[in-house]
Amino acid sequence: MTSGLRVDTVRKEKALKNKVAPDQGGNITIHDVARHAGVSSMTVSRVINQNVNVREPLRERVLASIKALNYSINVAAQSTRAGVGGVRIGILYSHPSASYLNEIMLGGLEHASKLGAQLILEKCGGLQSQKNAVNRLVEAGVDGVILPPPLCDSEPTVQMLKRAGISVLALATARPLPDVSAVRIDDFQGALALTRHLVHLGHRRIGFIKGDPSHTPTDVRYKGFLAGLLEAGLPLAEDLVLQGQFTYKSGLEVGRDLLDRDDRPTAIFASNDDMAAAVLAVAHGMGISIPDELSVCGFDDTPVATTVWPQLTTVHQPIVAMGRSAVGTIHDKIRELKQGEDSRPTHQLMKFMLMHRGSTGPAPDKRL
Amino acid sequence: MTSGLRVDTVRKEKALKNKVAPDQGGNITIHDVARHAGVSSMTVSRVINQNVNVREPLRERVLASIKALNYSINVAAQSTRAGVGGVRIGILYSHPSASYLNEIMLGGLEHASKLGAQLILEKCGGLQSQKNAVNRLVEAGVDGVILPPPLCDSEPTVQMLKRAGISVLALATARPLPDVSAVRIDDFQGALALTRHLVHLGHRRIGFIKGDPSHTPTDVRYKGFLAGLLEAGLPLAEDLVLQGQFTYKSGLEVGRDLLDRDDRPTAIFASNDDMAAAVLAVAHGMGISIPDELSVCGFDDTPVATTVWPQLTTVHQPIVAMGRSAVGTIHDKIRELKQGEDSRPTHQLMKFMLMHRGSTGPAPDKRL
DNA sequence: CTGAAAGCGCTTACAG
DNA sequence: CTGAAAGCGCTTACAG
Repeated sequence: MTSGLRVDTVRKEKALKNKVAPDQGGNITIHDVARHAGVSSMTVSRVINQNVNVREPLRERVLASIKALNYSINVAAQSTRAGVGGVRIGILYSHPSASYLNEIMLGGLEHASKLGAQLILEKCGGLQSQKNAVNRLVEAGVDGVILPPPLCDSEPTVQMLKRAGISVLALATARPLPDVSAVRIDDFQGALALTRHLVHLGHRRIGFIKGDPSHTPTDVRYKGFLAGLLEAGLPLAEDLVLQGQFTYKSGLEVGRDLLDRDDRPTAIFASNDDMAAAVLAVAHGMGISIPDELSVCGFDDTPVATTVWPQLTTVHQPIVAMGRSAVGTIHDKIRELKQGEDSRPTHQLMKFMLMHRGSTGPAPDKRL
Repeated sequence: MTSGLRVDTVRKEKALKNKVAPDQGGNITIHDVARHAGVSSMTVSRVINQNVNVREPLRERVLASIKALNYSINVAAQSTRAGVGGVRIGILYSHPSASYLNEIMLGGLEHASKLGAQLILEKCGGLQSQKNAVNRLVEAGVDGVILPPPLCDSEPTVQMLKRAGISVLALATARPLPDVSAVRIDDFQGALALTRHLVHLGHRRIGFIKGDPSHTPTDVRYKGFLAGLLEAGLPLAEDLVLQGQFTYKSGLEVGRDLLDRDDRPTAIFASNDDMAAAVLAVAHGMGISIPDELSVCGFDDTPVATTVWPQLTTVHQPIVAMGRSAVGTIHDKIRELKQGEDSRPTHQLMKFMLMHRGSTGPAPDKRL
């Protein structure tokens, strides 16, 4: 017993020495900060957790000590506390090859590890497999689930999850439901901005390639395009609007159709980058020079947008940040619920950015 | 005091009831398993951690209870224990746009969260910025650092990290150093397999596009190609070997050069997918039909390989799995070191896979 | 508004 | 080979 105590004392002294050493980053605990600031660990904890019940002078003293000791919280220990920690968040996806999925998960995983939450990835295919996937998530004990496209718009999936008492967040949907949290960009405004950009460059005949009709952004982006034409007083040439599927292959086919005409458009607005990249390939093949003879733009700013040449003018969707934000939002919801507060759905609109790159330029007849 | 005890008892009973409820997944603790199996928690812990010192009958009893209760370990609590937990792993990268980077991080982040380790991402540019990045990682208290390409082959970076006492792992290098751990595929065998595939399809005149000369895989893949020719008794046509840069743009230029000849090759082996995709675009533009008139293959199987059409025949590098494995390997190293054992560098060779897709087919003169 | 006590789920010594 | 005790760093009640 006594020897045990002695050993502990020795160990503690060692630890204290280490805490002073600058190369021992990350070993400072809440108690070291407390000692340094001359308060209790509880007060430090309260300051860290932005609890209101700390007097200003004390709070400042603690904050200063935190800075002085270069303290950073140990999320693992924080998560240990029952009720608080143990937050499990699922991501249920159905289209694993989509390039945005990686980025969503990247942002999500990164933020989850910061929050000390556990992220569980689950894949599903058809409707039956969706049921199974939801069951697996329930069994895994998830408190909330993030739904990337196209599942974000699947009524049955959302309902199944809600019935199981699981918080749901729709990611990158273009049609947020009032009773389901969502993180997204404004697809309408994005498409409008892109259309304005083309109009501003002098384009009058603009081809448009729609996306997969079952995805909500498809229609909303098209509406944004129409609004842009209307605003500029341009007529809608219906023969210049073609149906694509968001795939490279559909872009190839539709692009060929659009460019293989005597009165071909001077610009093509594809509803996503994959289709725009395909249009670029078709143009290359026909010897049409970009952007001198044809402007092309996409949507999303996925990796392919900067892989092709010239790089695509497109609307940047901050996908990694959206993944992060989705995890943060649903994590908050879960904590609120666990603490017995009731929680209203949150709708977060992220900022998109118009990326003006090499694939668009002045309309041919406007050039010198 | 007494009331406190009573409350605790009540809470405990509630918790126990919950554990029985099937919808309360993930709340089962090591103690529940211990009770169920009629052993101590320590024994359960030992079984979980694959400790040898447990008799077979006991181990089996515990394993059965784990299964029966659907127990899964609480990583957060595990990480709390000093020495064991608190493992911090850095990923130092210099080429954020590379499409494989996302996937490396995806695998790494996922596995790190399973292990309860903390992953810290750090970006750097030139050599000076590398020094700063290394310093930031040291200050963050990382125990090990994973180096994706092209940093995996940077002598100065490796040396800086080693001098700081940090474990290093080179990811996807083609020239592993004996004293640095590495996770990689065999680039030579991959290129050889691809070349055999083309030879097998009857191709005799095969163009080759090299990658960025400063990356180690560039030369190794070329050597694999040469070995394939040699093995088939084919002469090396030096005019069919051109220098690329691993970029789409370089593929565009070099591809045009290769295809704009009277005696153009019947197949082109590009050293990565981006360049192969560019060759595809050039061919589309020249009206060369793929794979009927020209076979094209890439390397890596990045997302672009399945975005373009026809999809690329390529060598699949299991990048996500490599990210996972890198984190697992360096995590083991760190634990060994922390426990005072000495740790030799590990060299892990992952399996590549030849993905035979639409962009390659029989040589034109071999067709019916 | 502040703090002393007890506990989260796990593991490291320590004792059999 | 197995277990009882103590502790990891933090937070939730509970008492001032």
